[in-house]
Amino acid sequence: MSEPNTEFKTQQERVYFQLREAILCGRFVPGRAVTIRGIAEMLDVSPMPVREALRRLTAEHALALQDNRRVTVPHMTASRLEQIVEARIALETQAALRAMAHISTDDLAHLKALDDQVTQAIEVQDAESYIRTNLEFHLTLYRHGPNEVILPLIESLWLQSAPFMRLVLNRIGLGYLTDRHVQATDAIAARDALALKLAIASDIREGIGALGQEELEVATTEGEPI
Amino acid sequence: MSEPNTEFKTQQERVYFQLREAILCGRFVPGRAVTIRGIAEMLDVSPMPVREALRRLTAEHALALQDNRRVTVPHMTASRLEQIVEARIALETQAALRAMAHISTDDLAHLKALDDQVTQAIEVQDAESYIRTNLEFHLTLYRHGPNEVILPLIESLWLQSAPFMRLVLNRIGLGYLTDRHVQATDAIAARDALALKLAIASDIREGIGALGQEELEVATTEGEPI
DNA sequence: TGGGTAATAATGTGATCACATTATTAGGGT
DNA sequence: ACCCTAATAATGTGATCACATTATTACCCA
Repeated sequence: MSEPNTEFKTQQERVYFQLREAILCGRFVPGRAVTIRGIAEMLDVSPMPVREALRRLTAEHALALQDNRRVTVPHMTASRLEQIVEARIALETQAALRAMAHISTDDLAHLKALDDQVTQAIEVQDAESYIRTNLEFHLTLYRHGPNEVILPLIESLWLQSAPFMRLVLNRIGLGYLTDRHVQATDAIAARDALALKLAIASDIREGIGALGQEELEVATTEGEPI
Repeated sequence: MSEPNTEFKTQQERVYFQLREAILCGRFVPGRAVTIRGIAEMLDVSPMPVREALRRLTAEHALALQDNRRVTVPHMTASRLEQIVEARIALETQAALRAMAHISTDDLAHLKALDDQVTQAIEVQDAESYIRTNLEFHLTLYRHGPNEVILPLIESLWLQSAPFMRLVLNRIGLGYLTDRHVQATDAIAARDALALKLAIASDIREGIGALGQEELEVATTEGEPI
């Protein structure tokens, strides 16, 4: 038997992670139509694995089902953005606190290295790299704790915000971003729960939470029409 | 053309909601194997809609995928229970606060009527009815606000806890339950955000949050073996 | 030239089959 | 009586086809 791929047991799983990665990096613009046959052709697989992958991504609200049963990348709204920010703060601060006690000095060094990548992405104004490394920092942190229930919820929220985030960063640049990650790693080193909670909350608030009406308008005009 | 069902546009949707309802009522015991062909035969449909429905429920973590790709109703663990309680408190208090301003006196009367059903279910010791009406009270409350992002997260958490909850209630009865819903409706009537937040948090803490090690042991012995 | 209509294409859903993998059962040897 | 093994059954995945619905295009008439 040949070995088509080592990482994934099934094709639908491979397709799922490929699409997930594309969405998380913001390579799919809000409003974009996502069809089974279209993706199948793009990834050179039969429609079946794509159908299953899209069902899963839709259930995670990374994609949205229209009335006509067609799948699209959802547009951002003020209400959705508000909820994403609030929910991310609530869930990610909890996940961070549950992780803190389990983080060794080696783990901490790794987190700092990840943060360096984030800083570098900001310096060179690479929006895609910033989104990806920033996510990696957060998820790596949370994965150190027993967060198997909370993590999928957090990931769903990132999936929902990534296409919008990418669109905005492309437009207004990465200059407005501040770095609260150092504050977070310092808090972890000091085992200071309150400081960590504040650092995570500030990071979210000053990142995606700082975006408002103007950015929403940019996103709706730049994305695919409704 | 005949009209097979008025509520749902597709068969997979009908199957999804049927299974969802069964899970939410706790009719599926933790550890139970859920097979495509088995459900298809049970609901008298072809395997295809079942496959799609299971994919969706798995993505929502109502069901779990084993290493061998088979689907089961997941077992509860202490860690999972902790996270569910914490996340529910964080998300549901937010959803309630976002809903409060939009609740009219008629809406409030409706909520009180729903709470009466909950109270009655407790009185007659009907576990399934309690679980269902209690969920209905909470969701009806949250749906009054702009919670389209938060609500699916909350529903996922209920789906994850329902089979365990049912098992425990069957064993230890509904006697331990307290009613914090009146406190919640009173807070809404008074537009008292802090009181509402406390009522919701207490309701969760004194409901599923009060269950500990003994109940987890009951659940693991009563459910299907791992 | 503009708008409504018919023809055409594209899309999601569902059914069925084949196949590889895994679980279960049956049987035999010690 | 117990464990290992072979035979059998069950299961998920993927492919392909048919079909109804919906979107898009083309066309003709005013």
